[in-house]
Amino acid sequence: MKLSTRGRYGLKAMFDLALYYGEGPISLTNIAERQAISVNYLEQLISPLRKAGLVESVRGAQGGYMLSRTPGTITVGSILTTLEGPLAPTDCVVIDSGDDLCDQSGYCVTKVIYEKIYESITSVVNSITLQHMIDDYEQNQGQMIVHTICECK
Amino acid sequence: MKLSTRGRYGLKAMFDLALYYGEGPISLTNIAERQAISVNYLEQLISPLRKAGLVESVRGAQGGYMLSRTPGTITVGSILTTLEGPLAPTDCVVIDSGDDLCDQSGYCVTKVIYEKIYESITSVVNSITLQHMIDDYEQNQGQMIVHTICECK
DNA sequence: TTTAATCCCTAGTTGTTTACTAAGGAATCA
DNA sequence: TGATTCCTTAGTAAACAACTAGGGATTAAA
Repeated sequence: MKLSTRGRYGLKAMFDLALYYGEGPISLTNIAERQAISVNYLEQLISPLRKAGLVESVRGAQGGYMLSRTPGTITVGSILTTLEGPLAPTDCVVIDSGDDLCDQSGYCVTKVIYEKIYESITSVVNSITLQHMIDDYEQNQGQMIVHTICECK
Repeated sequence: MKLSTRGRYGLKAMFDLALYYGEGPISLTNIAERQAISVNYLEQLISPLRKAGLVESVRGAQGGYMLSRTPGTITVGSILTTLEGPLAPTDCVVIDSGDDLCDQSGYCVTKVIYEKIYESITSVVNSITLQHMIDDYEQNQGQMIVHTICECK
């Protein structure tokens, strides 16, 4: 039930971009240095985020990435699901998954539990935006640790 | 963010035991057949559940396993955490984990999010007991699928 | 117009984890 | 005594995670 580095790094990167929102494109090299992530790996994470329409890119020298919308309209849920897939404890609770998972026609005592878990996770991550994180960050900057965000595992 | 077969099979097995609560020891062979799990694998799952005090065993012929308490006092959370470890999206939110995860002394914008996810999952699974599952099962027996529980993936 | 910076894409690699299978010992009932 | 059952450990094949590597496309600046 752990998030992988894809989701964790991706969230860090998106928060980094949110801090520089409105200041033009930010290069991956910059983000990678600040957040202590390999540039090559970060490229693989930003790609789906761009395809999902969460960030926009500017190619060439002095290029980089920027949020495609205001931080207040980008949820943590949209970032995490883009990189991790649905935040569901099982595949069977995900609507658009293939039919070969289990017999979906009947009632299942365990499935209702997994659905409740899924709903509660979704509800939390969809209610938090990058703007919330920025507000949180600015309020607590005094006790902030060294990096922008710690290497949360 | 998926549960592994350990948690899913373990929950199925515990629900099976709950259905036979008060009827003496149930052999793993029985459970394995009903729930379509390999006996050898199931043995590896029941072992930690026994060590956690959730089930009791009777050795020898006509032996088996039974819940150590009433189904109403055994939560889904206790079963899943026994088999999967803490249901946390990251290690850093787990209190008793080693100190080498990240600098725990400072404030972290992402950690607070992971803590909220952790709390919401914990809250759901700790509020559901095996008795709830039995009640649910008996209420919906009409639309029940073939097996006791479907092969939820 | 060249160069450097940057995005963009794909393939390969290494280590870990998952999901088992297999096998044999210990206890107990018939 | 033998069948049945719990109990434990070791091994293994496949999938996955977390990268590394390399090269092509695009563009600003020198």
